[in-house]
Amino acid sequence: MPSWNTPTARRSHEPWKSDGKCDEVEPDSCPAEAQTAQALPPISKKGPLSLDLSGKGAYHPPMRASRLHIVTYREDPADAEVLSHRLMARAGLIFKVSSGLYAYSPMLWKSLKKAQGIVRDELDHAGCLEIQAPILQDRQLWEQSGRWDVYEASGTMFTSTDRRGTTYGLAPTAEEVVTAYARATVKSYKQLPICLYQIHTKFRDEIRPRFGLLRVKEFLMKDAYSFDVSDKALADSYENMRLAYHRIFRRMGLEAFGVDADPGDIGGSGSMEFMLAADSGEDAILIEESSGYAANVEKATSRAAKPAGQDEAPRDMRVEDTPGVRTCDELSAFFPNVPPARMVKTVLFKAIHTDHEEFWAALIRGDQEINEVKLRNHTSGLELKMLSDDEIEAKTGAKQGFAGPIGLSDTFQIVADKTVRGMVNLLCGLNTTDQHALDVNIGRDFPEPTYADFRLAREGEPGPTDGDPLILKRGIEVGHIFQLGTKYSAAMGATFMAENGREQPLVMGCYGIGVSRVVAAAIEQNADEHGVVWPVPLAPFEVAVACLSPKDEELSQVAEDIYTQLGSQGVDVMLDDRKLSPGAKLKDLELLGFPFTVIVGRAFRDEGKVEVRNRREMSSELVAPELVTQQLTTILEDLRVGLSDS
RNA sequence: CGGGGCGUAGCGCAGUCUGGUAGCGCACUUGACUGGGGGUCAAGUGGUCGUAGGUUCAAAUCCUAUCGCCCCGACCA
Repeated sequence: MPSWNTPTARRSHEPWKSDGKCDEVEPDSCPAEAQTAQALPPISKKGPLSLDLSGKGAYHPPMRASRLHIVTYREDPADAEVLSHRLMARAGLIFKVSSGLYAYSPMLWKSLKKAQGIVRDELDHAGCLEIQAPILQDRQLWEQSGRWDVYEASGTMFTSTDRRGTTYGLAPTAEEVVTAYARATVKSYKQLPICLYQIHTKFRDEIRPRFGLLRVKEFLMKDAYSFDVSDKALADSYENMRLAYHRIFRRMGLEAFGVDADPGDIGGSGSMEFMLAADSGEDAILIEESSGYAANVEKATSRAAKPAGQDEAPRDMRVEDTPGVRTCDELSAFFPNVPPARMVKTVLFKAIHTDHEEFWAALIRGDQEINEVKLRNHTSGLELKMLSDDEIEAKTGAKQGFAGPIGLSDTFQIVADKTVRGMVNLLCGLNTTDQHALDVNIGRDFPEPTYADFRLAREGEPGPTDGDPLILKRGIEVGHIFQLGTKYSAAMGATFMAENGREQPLVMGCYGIGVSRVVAAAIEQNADEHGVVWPVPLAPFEVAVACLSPKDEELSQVAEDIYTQLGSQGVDVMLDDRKLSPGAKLKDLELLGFPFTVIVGRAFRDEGKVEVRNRREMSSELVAPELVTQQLTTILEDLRVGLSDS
């Protein structure tokens, strides 16, 4: 008997096929002796979801496709727009329960557990400690940090009330809870640094859930919180986590890149997003290749070209009738010798704060656009809303399209983008319907405003570092790390006794990874016209062994043996024993996207060989059955991307 | 929140305008054949047509309300 055919000691992984005495009887009526320890399979030293993905000694229970509840569809679902959504639905990986709410199939959950395993392993190696916090968090806790109002204003948080009237939020993230835990338990600098994390369900009331698992109301997220003695120590923790993130994504077999980002509702001083490049990505990223600068457009800066004519001597201001001329383009057509770069746009906003509203007039050069995220940060409002036409008329006395810094009522706070500084003889509105002013000069015709950067950086503009043109890419945000500082600890009174004997607020960082989103994004990035192409580390199974003639006992036995061999060598393998026609089975396996498929069929009958297929390359080669296991374990070794010590 | 579209079998759809026995493809079940690209033949299972009310001799179809799902938009002067 060839060595590959040697029966391996099999554990009873498949109780429904057990040889035990209980086979034909109800479990309850099973004789007592059959339930003793001897009747049970030995306990594995490593669990089925071992963190050791090196392949050495890893143990995965063998699995038969006929028992895995694989349900695939030939047609795309009607509501799927993007690739990952279509494929996940067709492969039966997700089941939509309601808008933005999905159940994960056994196969997908297996992938998600692998993703969690990688996250967990890397964070544990990075010195973090896993915890589990409640999802239901009471309102008072969130009021302590001041974020209840923020999330209420943006409508992001689901809320609920218990029978006694206490209001709760369903956690969109868990800074408050973990900070409260640290407040109660961290008393001394001797306990620091510490980083706590959990992998748990998060809730966000998305305005518009879409793209399958990419934007949903309920999802799986890893969130971590670091506590340090100082900003300097925080920087170390942050850097430690940044490196861990790169290792995590690399180990998942994904190419993620970090970009400067706006911290948004989380707050804090610095933040970086981790992106997976994808055309369907909802985030736009500007990249300056020479310097490695990369930033979310919400945050990105660039060098704006200086318009001509800034050295002119100021001329006298004049007012012209401009009936019905509202936009910069229309003005430019009306005054052919005044390009938009010589105009100042005045955009009127309302900044919503916790207890009041402020009116803001934002001035920006006519050829530029406002970045509302930057502007909102400048106003420190919870939300920024453009004024409606009616509001504009009520506040300025002129119809929409004629607002300007001249004679603007003092109910507005005026801020100008830096591009406005130094402009000479500019054109702008003067809050009179059907009129604009020319040769306006700052400081003379209207008061010198304060300046800030709230200009939208655009593709092709010179980058901030080297001045090389910015390139636009789209990406899916899969991770985000923040240097929070003392925002939460100070607000919530989470302090510790420092080495100098003084009480100080904990210095915090927080770090998220959208685990379910990563897996969906992985499919978005790894798929072709045939279906999913799983990266090995996230694949529900690394190898599928398929016999194309399930009725042929000899072929079936060959497949069974290869499957057993692979399993005994720590390969995560599935035996496709389904009674499907060859074509249907092959198509199905391609849709499901296992990295490798071993096909036992014609080639074995003809020349005693089996076919080893590479899903990504869509290539195949004939291999002698006794060599399959060695060959695949070698290839997989390379593809199970490096470990935490790398 | 504004606009548009759609709810008919597990999935994808027709039927609605013009009221009159609820259909097609896929999937599923049984049998036979077939066995390397979603194979063939035969026989089947499965739907109170989203829900509620109304009009009518009669409603998937017309009217009203309501719920759900999808898409687009939410103003750059």
